[in-house]
Amino acid sequence: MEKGKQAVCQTHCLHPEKLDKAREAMEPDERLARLAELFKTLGDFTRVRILQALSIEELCVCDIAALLDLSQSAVSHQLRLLRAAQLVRYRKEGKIVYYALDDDHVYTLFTQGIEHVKEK
Amino acid sequence: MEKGKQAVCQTHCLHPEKLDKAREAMEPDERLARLAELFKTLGDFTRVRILQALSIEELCVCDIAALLDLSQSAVSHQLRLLRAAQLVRYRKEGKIVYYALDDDHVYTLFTQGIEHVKEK
DNA sequence: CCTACATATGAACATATATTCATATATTAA
DNA sequence: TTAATATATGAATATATGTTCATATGTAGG
Repeated sequence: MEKGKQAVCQTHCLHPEKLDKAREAMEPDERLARLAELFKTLGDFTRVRILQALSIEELCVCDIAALLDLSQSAVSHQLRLLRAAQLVRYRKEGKIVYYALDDDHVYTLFTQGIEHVKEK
Repeated sequence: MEKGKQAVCQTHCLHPEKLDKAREAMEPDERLARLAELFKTLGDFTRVRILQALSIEELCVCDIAALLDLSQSAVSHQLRLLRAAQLVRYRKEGKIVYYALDDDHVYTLFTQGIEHVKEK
């Protein structure tokens, strides 16, 4: 994505002052990259349903699979991604593993999204 | 994803009361699907950068391409997705098209995400 | 030890998606 | 009209990603 990029507009439409201002105020790329990763993790139907379920109640892997009609494997794989994104935490009780939302911040972000969707 | 799904756990680990409670409180699938789409649209580095830029200032397509060092085509394609998700709006002034965040709700969702990322 | 069971994970496959390239559309000016 | 320019878009390609299948890991009980 760094080479083929042809000549963008001539000059007429460019607004140097705006660009300067924007350049200054931009968040660092590294932070934006992590933000994109966070949203990407949230951006899947299966994962959204899992998070919704966990926002109601702590559940074990089997509960989630049964509730959402998914295979145990599929759920496990998705939980791994959610764990990596620090969106869920877990505790083990014998062979059973219970998952829950990691913190209220996740809940807030999630419900904020719900509100947005409801309004459209 | 509806057939191979093997036998989930036997019964020992299932929590019927929890499942009932969760089933009742779950948002409708259609809403969760739209939420996933929303997050998916937000979940891309290029689009996140575009939104960040627009959260600072209204910009034309050329401005965005120059600011983020992207081809005009790539920017246009992404703006199409952002438009479809109602995350940005635009106004035309001659041949120049200016884009801006669609509303404060988007801004809130976006900054909320930034906060989350900053804290980790 | 061995068996059963809950969960995790690697590989393969099928699908989705982001960018590039080429080209189309729309607007202004001559 | 024709030329120039800003933006949009279709097709192709390369990469990413979600699910399945098979299997591994970890834990409890006999």
